[in-house]
Amino acid sequence: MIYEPNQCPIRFALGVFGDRWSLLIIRDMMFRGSTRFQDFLDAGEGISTNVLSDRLRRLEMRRIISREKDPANGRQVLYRLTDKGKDLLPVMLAMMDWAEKYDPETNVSGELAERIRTDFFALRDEMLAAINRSGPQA
Amino acid sequence: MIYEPNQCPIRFALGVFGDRWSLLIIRDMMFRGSTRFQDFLDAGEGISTNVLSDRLRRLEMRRIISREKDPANGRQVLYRLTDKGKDLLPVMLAMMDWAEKYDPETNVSGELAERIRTDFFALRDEMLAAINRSGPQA
DNA sequence: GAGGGATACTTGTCATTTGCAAGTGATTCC
DNA sequence: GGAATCACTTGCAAATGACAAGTATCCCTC
Repeated sequence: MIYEPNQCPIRFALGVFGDRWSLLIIRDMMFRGSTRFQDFLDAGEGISTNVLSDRLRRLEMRRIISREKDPANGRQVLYRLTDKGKDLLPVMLAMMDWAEKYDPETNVSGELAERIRTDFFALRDEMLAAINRSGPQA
Repeated sequence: MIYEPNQCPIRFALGVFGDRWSLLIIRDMMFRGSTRFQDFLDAGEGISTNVLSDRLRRLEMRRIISREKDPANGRQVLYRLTDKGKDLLPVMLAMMDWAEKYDPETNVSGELAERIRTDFFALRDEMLAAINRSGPQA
């Protein structure tokens, strides 16, 4: 069981996403536009289906993501970030900044980081649309 | 085992502190001035000694904290944030901002948050010194 | 409208990790 | 010299996670 929050804001935050997988799921939704169960499995992190199912349920309960059936295809379920989930962007950016400074493998260009910072979600949707126009994703 | 990082900055960051306890330890060092093994046990989170020992070792290996024997008391070990650890402050602040917005229990005053943001570590040391002058901590 | 495939799960089993309690070794205090 | 303090380690039971397989629902083709 992931522990419950209380008084401390850090503990509250960790109660929502302080485990191995939740932030990776949020990252996939935020930066890759993932919306489907299979998208998260394909992200290459090696999450197992039972844990993914549990984390999606938990994140939905905490109102970080929403869950709805795809009206265009009843087999598929669409997971999306709520505003509460999108508001985790500054946390992500702070982590990215930190990793950029200390991880030799990480290299987020300053220009990209700046563009992300200024108008991220519009930019992401624009990028995804461009990718989708030029062919299906890997 | 906490998984190893690679290309993605978020995964790198989670490889360092993406578990239930590490950020709480860092919080204690950052905001409460905790330096000793016993301080972390007394923080009231319920971490067990074997896990605390493991996390301190891991954080030291990742250069988030330093470990040294207290020259004034050979029984005690002093854990301190390195610069790499102190640089996690923006991540903490982002999490606190988010919790302040969404956790009904959390209430970080805007003024305090502002002061934290402007010159946090000097302020913290000043506060701790004042507390220590007026008597031992709880 | 039956059959097959896709998608999102659930279930079962076993390995790993954590929680709890007790114990150990070094150091200091009296 | 003996007791207390501190930072751990060890052993065992319980919870959690990984892996593989199975199921339910929906769509699509024939």
